[in-house]
Amino acid sequence: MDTLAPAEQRQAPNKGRQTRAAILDAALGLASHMGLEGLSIGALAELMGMSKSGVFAHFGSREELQISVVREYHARFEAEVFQPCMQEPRGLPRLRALFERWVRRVSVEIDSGCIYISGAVEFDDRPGPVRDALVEMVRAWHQALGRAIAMAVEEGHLPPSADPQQMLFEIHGLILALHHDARFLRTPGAAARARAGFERILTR
Amino acid sequence: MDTLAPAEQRQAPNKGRQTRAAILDAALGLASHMGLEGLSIGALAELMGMSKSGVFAHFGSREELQISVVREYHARFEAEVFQPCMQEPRGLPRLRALFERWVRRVSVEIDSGCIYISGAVEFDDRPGPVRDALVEMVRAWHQALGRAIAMAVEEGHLPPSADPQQMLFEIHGLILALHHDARFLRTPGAAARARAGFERILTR
DNA sequence: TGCAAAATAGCACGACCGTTCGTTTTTGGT
DNA sequence: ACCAAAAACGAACGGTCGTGCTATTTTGCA
Repeated sequence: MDTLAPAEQRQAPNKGRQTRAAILDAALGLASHMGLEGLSIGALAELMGMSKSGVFAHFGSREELQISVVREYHARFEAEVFQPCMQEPRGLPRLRALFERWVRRVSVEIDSGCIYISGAVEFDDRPGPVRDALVEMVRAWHQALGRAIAMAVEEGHLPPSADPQQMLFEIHGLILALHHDARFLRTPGAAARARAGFERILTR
Repeated sequence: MDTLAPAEQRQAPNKGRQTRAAILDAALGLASHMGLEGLSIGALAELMGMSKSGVFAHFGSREELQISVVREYHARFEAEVFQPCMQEPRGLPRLRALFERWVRRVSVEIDSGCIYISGAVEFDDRPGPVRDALVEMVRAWHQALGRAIAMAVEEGHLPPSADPQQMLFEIHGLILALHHDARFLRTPGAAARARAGFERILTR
């Protein structure tokens, strides 16, 4: 047809990217249930209806697959939780929005599992690139949340005596307790408890 | 020798109990690092300097080994955290002691891992006897803590408006955040943050 | 000291794992 | 329609896993 992009777009690995994305999508679902360690190429291939070596070729190693899953989860988490809140006014409204979306995400994940949390437990004393990737992603998210809290202090929505790092620690604890009670103990009303705890942290 | 216990104590499986206890001790250490799912009979046998089948015979199945590890961990946790606090006066002193020992335990476990926490993540959507045993142990511990909080209300150490279940949720969150930050992120001062959060929960 | 029972070893099995390699199919631009 | 490159396949390898068997050793009381 017309001469669109005459010099660039040299190679045409179009199908490749598509199936890689499809595999990654399936891998994310699988890792959510079985954990990053439980994620096996054989099971993934069967789920995709293709051969083990076909799946394998897209990543080169299992470790690279795991890292890709971590990165993909991070991208989705950022798009679903972080970015939409950036259009909220900075300060308390943005902080509230971040927490609410975080809670909603963990609550939705009652039957799909948060890879940040399960990965943290699986790789807390297993050094290597997968752990490094996980730590990097979680640190980035914590820093983003810490900045949001600090902004709420700067805007005067929280008293200057507030300790952003301490608040971050406690808020994170609420999310972890929510994840634990909802997914493991199957206690009803865990989300409400997390929200109540959050309000109590704000009105110290 | 003399006729001690003439009818009972028929069989003499003394060595058996000893090695079983030794295996269980090694298994606990191994499971703390690799998780209950990462606990393998082969690695356990090598660690013990005996054959796989020799280890295997003591438990009959891997699942039974895992359950035994969970029970053993529970017994140690109870002996180290719960029972010593029962001689503290009921109410706030006992509650404080329970939390402090809990924090200390999780802090000490920085390089050994809490099986309650790792097990909760590993088995949150993996039904079966191991999950059932884990849930039972964690529930028992939560109930014990809930009673301690309720007592503090009854004794007038906490205002009657205090919600024991909500406090339990938040306290548990502090421990989970401590475990996460200390073991996974390796953030220093996590124990101090947990203690500060605890004080803030008491003085609402 | 002897002897039954308990404890441990040794071996093999089927299953699944990640990975490699050579072949075959599919893709997409010319 | 052709053809090189990309993608997917299929079989095999070495490894570890849990688990059954059958021997062999060890234990502890008579």
